[in-house]
Formats: sequence, C-alpha cells, structure tokens
Amino acid sequence: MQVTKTLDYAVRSLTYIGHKPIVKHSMREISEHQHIPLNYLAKIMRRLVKKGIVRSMVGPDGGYTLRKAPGDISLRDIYEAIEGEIRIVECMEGNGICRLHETCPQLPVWDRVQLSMVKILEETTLEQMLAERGIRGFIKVN
Amino acid sequence: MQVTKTLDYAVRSLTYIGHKPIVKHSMREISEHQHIPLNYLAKIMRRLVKKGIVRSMVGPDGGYTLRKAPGDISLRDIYEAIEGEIRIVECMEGNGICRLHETCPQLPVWDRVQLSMVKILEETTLEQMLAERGIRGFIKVN
DNA sequence: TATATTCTGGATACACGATATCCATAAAGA
DNA sequence: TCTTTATGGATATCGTGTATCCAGAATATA
Repeated sequence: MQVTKTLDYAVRSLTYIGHKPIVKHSMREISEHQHIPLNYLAKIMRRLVKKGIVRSMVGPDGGYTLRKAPGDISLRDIYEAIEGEIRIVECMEGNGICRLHETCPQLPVWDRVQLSMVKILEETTLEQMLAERGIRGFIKVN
Repeated sequence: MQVTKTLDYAVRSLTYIGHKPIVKHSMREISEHQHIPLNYLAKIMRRLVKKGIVRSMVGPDGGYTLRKAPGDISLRDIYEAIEGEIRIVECMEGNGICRLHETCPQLPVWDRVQLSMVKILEETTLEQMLAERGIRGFIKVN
C-alpha cells in the first residue's frame, strides 16, 4: 500500500517540466535535476508519451514538453499512465470469483477507500501541485 | 498501491473468528475454511496476538478468540498490526530529508489521500464488516 | 505419566515485480 | 557527415511479500 518510486519519478519529472511548460527539457536534464537514473527515466517517459501526457522531440535540442495544459493533467492521469487502471485490491478486476463462495465482508471498505482516493487524484491537477507549497517537508531521494 | 495478500488473510481470519467470537478457532480450522497456507497463517496470527487483537490458547482444543469486541476492533488496528504504521509514501517517515532541497509539490496530495484512507479504516470496525454484505462480488483466492 | 494436539519462534526458501542497466537503432539539427 | 537525443527491447538486480520447515513449549485428556 505504497506509492511506487516509479510514480514518484513520473510526478517529479512532470512538475519539473511543468515549471517551464513551453521549453523543451531533455531526459538528461531531467535526470540530473531530479536525480533519476537516466535509463530508467527513459522507460518512464515513454509511457507518458504513449499516454499523451507529454510530447517528445528527437534530435539535438530535442526533449520533452507537456502535451496539455498543467490544469488539464490530473494526478489520476499520471497514476494510470504509470501503473495502469487503479485497483487497490486484486479481486476488483471483476473476472475473479472467490473460491470461498461467500459474500466478502471487506470488499465494500476497500471500495470506499479506492473511491475516495480516485476522487482526490482526479481533483488534483499538475497546475495545483505546482502552486501548492510543500508544508510538511521534503521528498527523500533514494 | 495495493492491499497485500497478508492483510487480506488477516482480515479474513478475523471476520471468520468474529462470526463466533466466543468459540475457540484453531489455526488449522481457519486455514482450511479460509484457504490460507497453515504455516503462513501462523506468522499472521502471532502478529495479531502480539498486538492484542486476538487471544491464543495452546494445547488440545486450543485456538484463537477475539480479545476485544468486534465493535472495538477497527480495520486500522488490523492494518497496523500487519503492516505497521500507515505511511503510503516513504518520505512521510519524518527523518527523511530530500536531497533536492526544494519544497515537494506532491507530498500534500499523498497526505490528503492517506488521511482520507486512515479515516475510513478507522471508522470501519470488524462488527461493521460482519454486518455488511458484499455487494460487488466475491474475493478471489489466489 | 504418557500422548496427542496446538501454538510459538526462528530460520530459510521462493517468487515476483519494482527498479535499474545496457545497447543497437532511428530521428533530426548543425 | 557528425553529434545529440529519444526509442524500444532485452536483460540484470534486488527487495520484499509470500511461503515452507522444524524443533520446542504449553496443555488437555486418557
């Protein structure tokens, strides 16, 4: 029940780009400023490109820019680009049937947790995150 | 960002015991009815015992009963007994300082997600889970 | 006392996915 | 042509959730 480092990398990259959304930012630049392993970042960026969150340009002076306005990119978009469909318990995939053959007492709770989480992620845009100031402290790298 | 199988096992065991809170239930019985590997269940039960959620009796006709009323056991209690302190992002542990030396844009969001989750887990007691009927389907085992 | 049953605790093995690295290739600007 | 940068796939590493095994202690019952 933890946010993966990969998702953290993705959000950090996007907020970094988001500070100057027009300018192109190369993988190398992002990698160095955000302390993300270059080759691993490559994999992350590809997913963000594929999901239409980021635009990429190849060649010298190439790099990445946001494909949409920061206000139009929700944290849910980012989450799903990296992790796929949000599903905090396996059985929520629908096709699973319980061998126990009894109604599940805990599913409704996890459902509620997931719904509230999705709601928050959906309401939060990149723009808001850029505006928000970290109050409680700093992200730990590594 | 997923509920671990271990936590699922723990909740299933407790709801199973909770159906007849007075009666002693042996590990073997729980294991068979809930399809949980016996030896692994042993580890789980020890944690629940240590955290005072469950009482254990050794010897023939031994087993487990709830130590508190189902209404006094929250899902948060169970979660923390199994996983330890709830913390959906690493940096929330407090002693971590970010090498980036900049305010973290995403921490406030995860903080909100965690708070809402803790609230739901706290409000939900074993008693409520026992009363609730699974609406969406069944838990998939394995 | 003897025996069977059950929990306890530690050591260890396994599996899988998150994390990371490498490289050959394509695109594009100078 | 040369350099820079992204692409895509293959592969390696590593942590941890998951699972297994076993010797020992407790205790009820005969």
